[in-house]
Amino acid sequence: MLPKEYSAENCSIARVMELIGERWTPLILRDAFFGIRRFADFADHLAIPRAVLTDRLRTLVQRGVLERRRYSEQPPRQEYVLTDLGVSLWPVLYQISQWGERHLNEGPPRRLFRHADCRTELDGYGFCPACAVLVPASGVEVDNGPGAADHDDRVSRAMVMPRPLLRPIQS
Amino acid sequence: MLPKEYSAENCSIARVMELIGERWTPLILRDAFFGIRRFADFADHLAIPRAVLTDRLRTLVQRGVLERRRYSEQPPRQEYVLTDLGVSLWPVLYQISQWGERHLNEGPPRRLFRHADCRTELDGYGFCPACAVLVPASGVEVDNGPGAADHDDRVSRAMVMPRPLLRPIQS
DNA sequence: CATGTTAGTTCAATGAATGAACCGACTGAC
DNA sequence: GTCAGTCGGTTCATTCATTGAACTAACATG
Repeated sequence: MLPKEYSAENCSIARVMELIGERWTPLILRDAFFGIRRFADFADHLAIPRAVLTDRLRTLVQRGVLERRRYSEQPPRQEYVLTDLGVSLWPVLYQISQWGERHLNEGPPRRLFRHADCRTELDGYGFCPACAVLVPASGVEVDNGPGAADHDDRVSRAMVMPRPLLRPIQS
Repeated sequence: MLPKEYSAENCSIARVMELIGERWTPLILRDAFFGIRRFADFADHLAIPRAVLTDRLRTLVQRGVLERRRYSEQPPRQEYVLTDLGVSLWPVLYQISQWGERHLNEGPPRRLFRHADCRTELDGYGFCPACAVLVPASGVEVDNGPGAADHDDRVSRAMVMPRPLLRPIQS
């Protein structure tokens, strides 16, 4: 999505799409939930042009979805971490991905989402049937499903193990 | 969003964004849920360039989200109606719009969603607290909320009354 | 000293979105 | 029967965003 101005609509869908609807942005956020934090890791994993990545990260920081955080002064290195606002987007992304799994994807699921406490698989709304609670991002565990494509880059290899959302990958 | 190829990702988010992530598409779908069906009504209500509207409608039809239906032979007139696949997108759009209402919008809500059977307001997940059911698109009633901006085009005037989703507007 | 990593910037080429103008087939009002 | 208007588009020039490749600066490692 582009010229980002959806003409101040009487509609929150338009406002949300201005915020996270641009091309690549949803995938950047997905990766952020999966624990990617560094410029080079986003770039490698998404195969996104670096200029675009720079721009998207900057915009997301500016809008309060990500926080840019120095983790080393010499050399200067920064990581991009979801803010609380960013984390609150989890149900939106989950809903999108579940719709895709149900309606677009033949074959076995590529990723499984479980309630970290009890390891029960979540339903399409992020609800844990065993515990009868709606699980927030911080309580979700991701795991590669049987249909996972195997990518062979450094970042993907760091993401094959079951792990909680938001935990930084070690690459 | 654009060149539509998200490089066959190991991820359903990418696939869904290919389908409905292009600029204007979510707003076209929103309007379709609100009962808009005709080319001219979409064009007037969204203020979208007509060439883009033509393209988006065609793409959505091609991908099975909308159906193009002749409602008059002389003169030839067609309407664009959500298919079952299109209707199944309701939770996705609802989730997006609710997130926007909660996090982007100061002031009173612009639109209210109720369970048509009991007229109870739905929660952020489209759940009716009174009946304890998840309400599908066909059971949802839309109403302008106190924060509704008043647009003054023909189509907006037809949309001020409470009405069920998917019922065609009469303009 | 050479090589590699990180986090970028710059640039030319491509492709999409925009807005305005145009069009053919009709309708309804006078 | 003529005139204005509607509907569902198409066409076109301009603007704007994305892409991919090349380049950079600052450091680290061996």
